[in-house]
This record gives sequence, C-alpha cells and structure tokens, in this order.
Amino acid sequence: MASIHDVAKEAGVSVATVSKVINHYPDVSDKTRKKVKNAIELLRYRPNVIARGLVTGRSWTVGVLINIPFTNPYVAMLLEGIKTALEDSGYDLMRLSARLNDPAYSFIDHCHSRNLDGVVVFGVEKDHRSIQELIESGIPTMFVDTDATGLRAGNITTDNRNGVHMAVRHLFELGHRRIAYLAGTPGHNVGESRRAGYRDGLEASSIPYCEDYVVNGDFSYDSGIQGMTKLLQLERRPTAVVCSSDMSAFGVIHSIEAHGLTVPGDISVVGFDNIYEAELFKPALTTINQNIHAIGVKSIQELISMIKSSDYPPPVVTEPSSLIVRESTATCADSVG
Amino acid sequence: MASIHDVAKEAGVSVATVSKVINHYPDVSDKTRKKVKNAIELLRYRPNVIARGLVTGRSWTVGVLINIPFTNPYVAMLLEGIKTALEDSGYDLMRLSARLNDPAYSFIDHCHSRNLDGVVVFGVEKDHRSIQELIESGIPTMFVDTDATGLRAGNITTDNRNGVHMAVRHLFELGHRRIAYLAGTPGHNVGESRRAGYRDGLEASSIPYCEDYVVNGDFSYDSGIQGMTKLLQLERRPTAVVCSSDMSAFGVIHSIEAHGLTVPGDISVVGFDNIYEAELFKPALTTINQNIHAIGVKSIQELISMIKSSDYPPPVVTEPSSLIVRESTATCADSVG
DNA sequence: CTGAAAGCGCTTACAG
DNA sequence: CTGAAAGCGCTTACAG
Repeated sequence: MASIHDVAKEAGVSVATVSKVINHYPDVSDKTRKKVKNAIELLRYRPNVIARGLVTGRSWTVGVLINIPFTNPYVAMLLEGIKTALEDSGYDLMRLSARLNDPAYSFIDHCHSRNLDGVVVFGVEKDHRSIQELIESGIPTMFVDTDATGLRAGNITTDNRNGVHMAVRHLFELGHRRIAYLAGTPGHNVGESRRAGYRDGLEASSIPYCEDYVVNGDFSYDSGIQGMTKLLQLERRPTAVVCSSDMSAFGVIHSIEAHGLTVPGDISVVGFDNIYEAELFKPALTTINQNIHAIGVKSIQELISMIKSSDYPPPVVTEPSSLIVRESTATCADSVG
Repeated sequence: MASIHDVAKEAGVSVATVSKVINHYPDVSDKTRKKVKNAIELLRYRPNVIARGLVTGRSWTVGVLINIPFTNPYVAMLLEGIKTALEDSGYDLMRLSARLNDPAYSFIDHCHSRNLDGVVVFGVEKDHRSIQELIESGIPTMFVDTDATGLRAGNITTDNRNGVHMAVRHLFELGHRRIAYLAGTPGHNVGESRRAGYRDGLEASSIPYCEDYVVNGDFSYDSGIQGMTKLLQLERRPTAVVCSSDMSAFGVIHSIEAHGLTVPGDISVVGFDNIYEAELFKPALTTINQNIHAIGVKSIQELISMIKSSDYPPPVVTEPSSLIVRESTATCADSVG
C-alpha cells in the first residue's frame, strides 16, 4: 500500500500538502492539487483510517453491544436498520463482545482501546454496572429499549405501554372479558412498560384486574408454553391472552393446541413485536407492530448527530406501535356480553 | 485515558519498559515489572489497540462482508457462530458495507484502510470483481458458500449436493416417483451444487430426468409461490417437491394450500437449510440440515489460523448435511409402486 | 536488565 | 500557497 509519503514524493510536494488535498483544504493552488490528485490516482493511494484516527481522535467507528443472540428476529431487524443508516455515513460498525458478566472485562475499556466514536447498546438493563460506567465515560451512546440517559446518552424505544393497551382493547371489543397476560421478564424495562399497558387496557375497559390472569415469562417460546399451561389449569380459564412477545405467543398457541383447544376458536391470542414469522405462522398472528427497522435507523442517525456536535442534546424518542389484526383473534365464543 | 507515557512517568521507568511489561517480554526484572503493573493498575491504563496496530501492522480486527440481509435466518445463525468463535480470541468483528455494485467503492481499499487482519465473505459470487481483487490482495480470507480459493483464501460450505440427493432418496423411499425440484438461482454456486444433487438422487433411484419438473427460483418465499403455481399447472403434477431452501419451501406449501390441496396429503415437500422456523411451521418441515453455526465457528477458526501463520494452507472444508424428517413428507398417495 | 531513538501513517498549528 | 516540525500512542531493534 502506498503511503502519504509515496504520494508526496511522486507529486513532488510535502506530505502536509498531500494531506491538505485529501482533506479538501481550500488553500492549495489548483496546479498543486492536480499534481497530487494525479499521484494519488497513479499509486492507487487510500488514506489509512487507523493512522488518521490516531491523530484526530476519531475512529469513524461505531460500536454495537447486543446482548441478545443474532438469531432473535428482533435483533436481526434492528441490525438491518443500523446497517441501512450507516451506509454512506462514512462510519463502520464494530461488534463488541458481550462478556458482561466477566468481571475482568470492561466494556468501556474496550471502547476506549478501540477509539470508538459512539456506541449503541441493546439488551442490557439499566442497572448493569457497565451502563453507569458508559454514561459517565462521556462516549456518545444510544440505548435501545433501555430507559437510561446521560449527558451524552439518549435512548429510543417503542411505545410499549400503549401497544399492549391497544391489544387489550381489541380483545375487549371482540367481547372478551377474561383476558390473561403473559408478562415479560419482571424488572425488565420493556417488560414493565408492557405490563403497565395491560393494566391500562383493563382499566379503560372496566375489567377488574385479576392476579391469576397474569403469568410471568421471559419473552421466550418456552415461557409461552409454560405460562399457558398454568393458565389452562385455572378454574375459569381465560378466553384471550395477550403476550409480551411474538415468540412467547407462538409457545402459547402451541400449548393451547396441545391441550386440544383451538386458536382463535376457543382462545384468542395477541403477540407483540410483529416479527417476520408472525405472518407466516398458522394461525397468522394478531400482534402489536414495532417499527424495529426505524428504531435501528434512528438510533444511528441520532448517534451520529451526537458525535458530530458535542452540544447535540441526547434524544429520548418513542416510536409509535400499532395493532395488526390477523387470524389469531376472534369474537369471544362464550361472551358474557 | 492514561497513555503509556503516563504509566512510565508514574512507575519511574521508560515507555519502552512499560511496553515490554505489557507484552510479556521476559527480560524485565521482577521489581520493575511490579512497579509498572502497579502504575497500570493505579491509572487504569489500557493499551490503545489502534496505536499498537499502526506499528505492528495488525489491527486485531476481522472484517465480515455479508451481502444478504441480516433478517435472513441463515445469516443470523452464521453470525452467531462467528461471534462465538471470536469470543476470547482477542479479535473484534467489523462489518463492511456491501456497496458491491458501486463502482466507486472498493472492498479491498476498505480492508486496507482499516488494516484488517482477515475477512470472511458470504453471499458474493465467485465471478464478482471484488472477489478476484481480494484473492490477489493476499488478505487472509474465508469464503462461505463461494467456491473460490487463493494463496491466502480458503472456503467452507455444506455438502449441498449430497443433501438434495438424500432428500430425493427419502421421497423415493416413500413411494414418490414424480419428484419436482424448485431450484435456486441459476449460476449460483450453492444453487448449482444442489441442482446436481437432484440429478444424482433421480439417477440413484432410476427415475428419468424430466425438465418440466424443474423450476428456477432464487431461494425466496415468493419464488416458492411462483414456482409451485407453475408446477400445479402441469398435466401430471408432481407428488413431491424438493426445494432449494426452507423459505422457498414455505412459499411452495402456501401455494399448494391456496390451491385447495394439502401437505403432505396430496404433495410432500422437503426444504433445505433447517432454519429455526422449519420446526415451528405447520406442517413442520422435513428438510436438509446445514450446520450453519459450525460453519460460522470454523470459518473464524480457520481464518485466525491463516492470520497467525502465513504458511497455514488455506482450507477447503465441506460440512456434512443431514436429513431431518418432520411432517411435510409422507407416503405417496397414488404410488405407482 | 534498561532506555534513547526511530518509526508506523497520518494531521495540525506555525513560519515563511 | 507551501513545507518543516511536532505529535497522536504505541513497538522494536539497538546500544549500553
């Protein structure tokens, strides 16, 4: 690889001048500029981003810490959005390992040793030690689905609360009164917002809250199976269940069918996320849509804004959610009216 | 952030000595080593990987070029494998943009300007200009599912040919004789291997090859729908169809059901990939399993071996495939015997 | 065993 | 408008 010295020699100028041409400084004569450009062309010279970063302090690299498997469809869509927003931005994406439970590992040290310009963090809860360190470090940060902020840290999430609220209302309007809720991880930011939405929905429908109808899960398929199994043992089993994720809704449906009942004939089911599979599933899943791709795009756009100007206020953005009605919900069979 | 100079000053030694301690050189007295270690601890010093890379020529960064959306389940699993193998290796992963069709963009320049130690490439066909450039560049490379090699470039893929062969044999043993094939992209390495496997399977079963029973697709859901629609218009429609991907198999099944027929009652369907959804789908999909995670892991392991020693021969590895029988295949109804 | 010096490939005041 | 010099944070012969 040709270096800036080679170009300078070829063009018969100093390296400082070459640097100025590369960086579009105005105070270079057209004649010199042309000579340099020719030399660059001739030698196929490309500036070394690494070396440049050492002196400018900018790496043109954005880190991403994702503490959830890539095979999670939600993660995949988020990454797709991140990728889209990064394209042509000049920034490259670096994945940071997620050894969050290894005390010898420091996420911040990692960011510093790599000179990262900013990071987006997904799937780490607010109270994890590294979150606090990160906020204090002053590295521009966007949290996805984590309710944390700082001088240089913003966050972005879906309107989870209203989403579940809408799901409950939808079921209410179909005549359901015994509406169960398969909750997400307790204490988890997103899980709690959705749980609050469930109560909102009941309240708006004047349905009394009944503890038996709320089962905790962890968003997974398996937790859907387990949760539904419990609900089916209830004396007055629910006629509908709202789930805190599509994956757990699939588990719920599987469990219902394994017990010889049908969806939505006997029990209606609503998911949350609107992952790709929701449409493919049989029955196609009624669910709450999240604009995950948009969240990925915006997280990067906002992050870059923060990187570019140190007084860009760290944003807190909430993306709207929406109800997508498909085949897994229907009028309540034993409607009380 | 403390620099090596700060540590040297704090410890009362030269930066050269600090460097030796960091890099575990043996020729440092225990006393000095201790002083330096204390200073490092005290200042929370972490070496700057970027600066180090500038002088050593190693960035401890591996690039990944993936020319397929992250939302593709296959890509997600591959990444998961890559991630696993990278953990604790000391290498970080950088995603490279895939502006392969932008003539102004050079993938190799990108690798060089980022000082990448090696790259894994997925979803780019052998004849793309950047592949040739990459091979010539001498950057250690592992191609996934692309049949390219070079002095410093190896590849890894699934035994695609035998996979489809097994699928055909499975159907044959169930009594099927009119076995159609929904092919992948023509000219595509993986597509062609699987196509060859189809012919192998017919031959081994003494079934004559019939052109009408082969429809081209591009691995997508939509191409499955379109392909099956064509096949259903045939006078003697097939009793079974082997698909070149699970996604296209889902499309095929959708199309069959849309025509009022059932799977596997009327027509048996086999997929390829064994993505997560294959098991969730109804009917659960009989398919050919690829060890995608293992491919991800091995691609990185081999790449790192190549990086570490310049005479490590570029590997060409084929992962075995296997048949997973589920619910989408059954004995042929109108078996000819 | 220790350190001064050169250098990796750049950029940035600064002097002329 | 141009270039010499210092410096970003490191490592690596080399001399002592």
